[in-house]
Amino acid sequence: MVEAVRDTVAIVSEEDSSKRRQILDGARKVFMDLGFDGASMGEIARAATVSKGTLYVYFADKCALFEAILEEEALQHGQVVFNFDPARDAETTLKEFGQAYIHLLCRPGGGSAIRTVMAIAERMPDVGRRYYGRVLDKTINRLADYLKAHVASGDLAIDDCDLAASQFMELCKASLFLPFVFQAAPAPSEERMTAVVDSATRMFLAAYRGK
Amino acid sequence: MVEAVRDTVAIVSEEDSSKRRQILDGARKVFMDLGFDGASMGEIARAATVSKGTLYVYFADKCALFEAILEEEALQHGQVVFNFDPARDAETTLKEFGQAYIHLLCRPGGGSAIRTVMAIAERMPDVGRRYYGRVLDKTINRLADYLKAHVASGDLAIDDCDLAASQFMELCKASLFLPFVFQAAPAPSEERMTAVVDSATRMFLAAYRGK
Amino acid sequence: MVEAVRDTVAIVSEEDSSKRRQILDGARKVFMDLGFDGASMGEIARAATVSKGTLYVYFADKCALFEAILEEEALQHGQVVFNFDPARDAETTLKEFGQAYIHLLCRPGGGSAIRTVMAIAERMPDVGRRYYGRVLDKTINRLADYLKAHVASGDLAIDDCDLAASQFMELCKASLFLPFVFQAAPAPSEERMTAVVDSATRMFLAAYRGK
Amino acid sequence: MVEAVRDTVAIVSEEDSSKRRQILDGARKVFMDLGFDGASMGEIARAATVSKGTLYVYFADKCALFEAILEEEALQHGQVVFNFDPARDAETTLKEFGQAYIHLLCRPGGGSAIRTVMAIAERMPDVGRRYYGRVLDKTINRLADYLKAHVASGDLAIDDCDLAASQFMELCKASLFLPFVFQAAPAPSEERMTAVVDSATRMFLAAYRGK
DNA sequence: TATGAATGAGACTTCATTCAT
DNA sequence: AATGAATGAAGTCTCATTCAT
Repeated sequence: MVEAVRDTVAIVSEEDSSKRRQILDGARKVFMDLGFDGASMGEIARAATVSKGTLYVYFADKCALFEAILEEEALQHGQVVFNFDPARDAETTLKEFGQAYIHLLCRPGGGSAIRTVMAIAERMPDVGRRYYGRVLDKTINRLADYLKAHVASGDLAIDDCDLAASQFMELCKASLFLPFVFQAAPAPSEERMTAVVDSATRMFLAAYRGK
Repeated sequence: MVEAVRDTVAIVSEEDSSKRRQILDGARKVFMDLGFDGASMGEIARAATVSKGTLYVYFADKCALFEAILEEEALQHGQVVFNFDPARDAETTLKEFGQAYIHLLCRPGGGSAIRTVMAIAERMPDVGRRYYGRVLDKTINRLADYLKAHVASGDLAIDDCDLAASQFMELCKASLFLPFVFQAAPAPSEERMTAVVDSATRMFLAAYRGK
Repeated sequence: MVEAVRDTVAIVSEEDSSKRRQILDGARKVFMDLGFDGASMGEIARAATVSKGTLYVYFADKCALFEAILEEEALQHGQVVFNFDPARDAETTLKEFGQAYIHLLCRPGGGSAIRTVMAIAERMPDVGRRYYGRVLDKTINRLADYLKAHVASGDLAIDDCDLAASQFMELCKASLFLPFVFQAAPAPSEERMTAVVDSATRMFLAAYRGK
Repeated sequence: MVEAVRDTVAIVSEEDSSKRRQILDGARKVFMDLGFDGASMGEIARAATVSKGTLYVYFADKCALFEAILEEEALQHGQVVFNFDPARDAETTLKEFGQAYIHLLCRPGGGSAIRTVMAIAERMPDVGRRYYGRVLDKTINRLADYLKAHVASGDLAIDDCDLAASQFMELCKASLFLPFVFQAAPAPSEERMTAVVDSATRMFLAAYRGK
């Protein structure tokens, strides 16, 4: 799954004029490290080994460059969490999804996109809204669809599958994401992540397992 | 006369020096609306109807002013979520706490503090860490303590009470907090919040109710 | 001679309203340490343990305060280098004067006045001019008068006594003042000062001793 | 092509990048007129007919710009006082050097560098120390070396050649430099400078001429 | 297309000075 | 007389953006 992430990036890289690619790569790093305001176009140019002027050949302004990166992030996200074959059993699917999800969030610099977007959601509501829709909501919907299929088959007994999907995703973050994103703890260990996802799955099924 | 002086000082600090209050109120608004970087000291001065220079009479710099606001936020937080009497039964306590918690997060401008701090946690890790410790972790710990008491009494069967506390809090946010904080939805209705908290409580107890 | 300096200060202190004294003392220290621009009225107020407002009760503005200090400095200077009794023999007189002079310049913080005034002479020519007239030129004239007396008595053979006076004073600074004032060396030792003044005297008399 | 690039760079630095020259020239004027603190970057930008931002393209900060000017000053100084051929006779050499030296110090705006550096030596000791070393001390050493050569040849009888060098230089300033630098007198006339240097030379040789 | 020199608006901060008490 | 809270002008420096090459 982590490989999937890398592949996605690689694929995107191959198409695209190489300068544009360079810029996006440099910019992502700088934006995610420093935040939207903290990142300067100069720093980005340096990270991309491109002149400052070139930045403006490919992107109208700082904001457009930033959104282009979120776009990519959205694609990546979409590709990763995509294993919702209704045929697979719930426990396995949830655990696997949970793992992928929490890995995505807690990978080094992984909270960065969420954090960075959140930071400017107030000043640029469109950016926030779009990111939520394309990334977070989309994932919820996919999981919800999967759950609905299993509700239909009598496998699960869920009233509000959208809520349930969101609940599962929140459960996977328990004790992991917040400390990580607030820099109050280093990235969690594999074992810890597994334990949390297992606990989330157990809890979820305890509540929603159809009889 | 010396006492007079001291009294004056005391009064001034008691009524929070009025000017200081003005500044804090203006600054909170601007910071929460625009984020740390987006807020300018000039804007803050205007919002507080105070001269720019006065800002620096009361606070050493922009960062100190920001932290003073987080401090207040932390106090507020601490006062709200305070009803963990071990004698109360779990369902009631959890529901009540869940309500208070989600109200706090989703009140108009309520995600702002979390969002704003999250945004600068990368560049100012201390601020992030401190906020997490004083606000989020503290709440988790209180809930965890409550849970431990009920585990001891055989009321609940929980292995890792810290994890469980975190899980409950995450569950309460399901489908509510993220859309709200990303500006993808308005503040949720009372009914919706109640429904989500009820669902969270049901799920939690389904998993952890002692037999 | 050094005692004379201290006495002068003490005398000045006794007259003068004590607040004014406090201010002058605090301001002198701050001005001399930090220069005219480097010194802030706030710092001066703190050094004088007086409120900022009080500064303006006694002095119209920063500049007036500064000039008041130079005034004092001028008085002090005048009092110290005052042992030009025409009856004393040249060698002794010159050596004693040279010692006093170089001690004054190289005492800890002693170049400070000259340095500080020099610094603003371009922007505030009056201040520079006045300081030169009251302090430096006055001393030269006194020494010149002394020399003239000895020329009259045939003791010395000097064409231009003003130039000669200036020459002797410059000679006393040789290798001492510049390194000190540029912070390229610590204050010179007593021995070194004595040696330099002796050398200056010898040189001076070699050139100007009447036959 | 790479060579072309390098050539361009070389050319740019050779012609001192014209913009950089503009800045240095404007800055020198402003710094020397107003002192380090009195000079504002805005004023300098105006004097150089350059935008404020451009200043920071070429120099890291105000201090770096100032030091760049001192650097130039040092170079100039070094080039002027350069005729210490040990073969030349002492009287001629000293007179010529004295003339060059006093001209340098008393040229319009010539005391400015010394004055300005002196002014900030207390707050920025490194700047003072470096300037002293590169400009003043260097000159002293060259003169001292010259004197040593003549001591070796029996031409002069000097104990401490470093002191002697310093003494000669101080003598040349007598009655000229201080009034000039304190704005108490206009730049001295040619005749006056010649007279003072002649007197200095006579005095020096009277004291140190070997028998 | 790609550059990088140049800009000017605006950010944070300091400080001399004023004024009500 | 003495205070200290308050001010606003001005200073240093950064940065998104433009433009000639």
